[in-house]
Amino acid sequence: MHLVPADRADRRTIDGHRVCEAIAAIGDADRLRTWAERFSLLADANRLALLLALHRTGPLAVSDLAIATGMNDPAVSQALRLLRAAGVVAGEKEGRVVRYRVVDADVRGLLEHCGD
Amino acid sequence: MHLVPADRADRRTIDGHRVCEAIAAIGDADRLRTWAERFSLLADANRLALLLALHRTGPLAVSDLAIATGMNDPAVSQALRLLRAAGVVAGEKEGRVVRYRVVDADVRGLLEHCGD
DNA sequence: TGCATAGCTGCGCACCTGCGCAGGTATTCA
DNA sequence: TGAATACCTGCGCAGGTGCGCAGCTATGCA
Repeated sequence: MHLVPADRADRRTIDGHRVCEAIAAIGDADRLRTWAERFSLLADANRLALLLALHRTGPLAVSDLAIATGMNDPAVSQALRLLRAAGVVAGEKEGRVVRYRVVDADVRGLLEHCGD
Repeated sequence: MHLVPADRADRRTIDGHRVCEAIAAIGDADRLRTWAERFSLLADANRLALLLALHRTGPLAVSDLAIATGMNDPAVSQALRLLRAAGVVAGEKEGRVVRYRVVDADVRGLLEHCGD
């Protein structure tokens, strides 16, 4: 395997073959960025609280989320907008109430994972 | 269940009981922050690349990691310092080479999770 | 001993992020 | 129609983050 890109092929390696293994292990850069972005969505305690609440108790209204988390409404709204733009949550409008839920399967997996 | 803290007990709720369920679902604030910090360590593409390389190919030297990821040495070193301070990786010195590996079980679980 | 190499550190800059505040829109109800 | 409610948005600030650069320490080898 010769996976080292041309622009760094001249650098000295410690374990040459393991470098190639490492490059293969890292894989596609796009997939990498996608996962990093996913993790960054869970990397804030407030957003994580919102997601856990939605994941474990089902659809919830914005102001109820605000009370449950101790945030105030605009902060909740902005966090949900971010999560919605990323395709992690979706909101359904019923009258003047919007109930959100988690729709991304990967994120749900991560939320399960941090349960124990 | 009356889990709503006193400082927000006067606010109007949409679904009162679900707010209590949500508070229970969120759980302990410390555990929440711990997980958020864990996620934030994986929330950078470079750090994630380092961790995936270490996780999947075993112990690797700093300069090999730099070549594999395309970062330069100080950046790798700083990222590893951060991860080491968080107890995620550990380094073993052999002569003038330091080989790092992933030692945190939770993070390893997350790295497995983002394999597919 | 002298030199090259592996790795670490401090500093500074550009960039991003979360959130509070003030104000706007849409829906409900008297 | 007017008031109250649920939610959303734009703006600005404070704080954090990643990384390049220059320079340092420690190890190995001729």
